Amino acid sequence: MQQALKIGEAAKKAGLAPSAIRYYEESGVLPEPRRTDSGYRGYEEGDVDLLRFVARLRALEFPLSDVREIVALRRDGKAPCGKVRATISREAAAIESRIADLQRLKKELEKLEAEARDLPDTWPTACVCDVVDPAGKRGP
Amino acid sequence: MQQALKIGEAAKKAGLAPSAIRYYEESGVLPEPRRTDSGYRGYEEGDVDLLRFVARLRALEFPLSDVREIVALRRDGKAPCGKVRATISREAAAIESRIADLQRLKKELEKLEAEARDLPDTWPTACVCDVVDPAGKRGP
DNA sequence: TCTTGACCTTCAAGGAACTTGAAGGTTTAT
DNA sequence: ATAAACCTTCAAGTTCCTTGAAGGTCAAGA
Repeated sequence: MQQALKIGEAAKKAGLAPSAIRYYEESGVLPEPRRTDSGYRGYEEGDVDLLRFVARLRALEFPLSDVREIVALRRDGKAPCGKVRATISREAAAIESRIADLQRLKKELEKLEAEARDLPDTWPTACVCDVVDPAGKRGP
Repeated sequence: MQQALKIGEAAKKAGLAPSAIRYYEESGVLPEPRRTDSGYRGYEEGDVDLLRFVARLRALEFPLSDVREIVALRRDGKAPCGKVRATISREAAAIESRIADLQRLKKELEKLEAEARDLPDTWPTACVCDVVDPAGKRGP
């Protein structure tokens, strides 16, 4: 067992931060790895594969709670396929509506940006801020 | 001063939760409002305008730190126009790149969804999960 | 009048997914 | 031998609130 990597090396290979790996371990997503005599975590190839798997799920923005379940199924030798499929569609739908939200937002901001270009900064009579707050009656 | 609204009414008018208003106050975004003899917060029309202004900025997803600065400028009688403009463009850019991220993600998820439909759930030989983890070598 | 219910108050904790920092041990390279 | 670069744990911070506990207040109904 001489090819065990330290957390930093494993993290680099998996594309995660060491602190994230520790966090996943602490929060029950990842099993506890072996330790060296001096207490350092040691990761073998298979462990690194699992780290990569988790990194990929997180890159797909699967919530950690789902990742935890999926990893547990995998560890128990059960096929996480159903869970993975369900999460994929749920996440896809969530992302779609999030995109729609953001596009609405962006349109609004662009409109504001354009309007702001035409407005003087004379305060408090008229001001860019009126663009954000068209109904607001302010006054010193 | 008989038209002072209680927090719940003001919140409804501004489209905020009472707890959010208290939080904004506590974190220095909003000034402390008057109180009734019994300690209830009282909001007048102008206060509600400010609440609406803040609600609007938050709906545009301006970070609270920016909202705090903008509100402070406004309170000091200074034109927050520059700050508002800067934040608008910064946020617009951030949202744009976030949208791009999400669209990439969505495409990936849709691809996975499609591939998953064609894959059996035979585990551990072949499985939907291979779709998520094409390189992972698992084994019981 | 009493009481119920809907408000209001404060303060503390929780949630998501980590990161950062402190205080200290280990290993590696020079 | 000593310093740089790791590693360890544990606690707290981040962001933006929400939820809950414990209790005060107020308007209306029986």
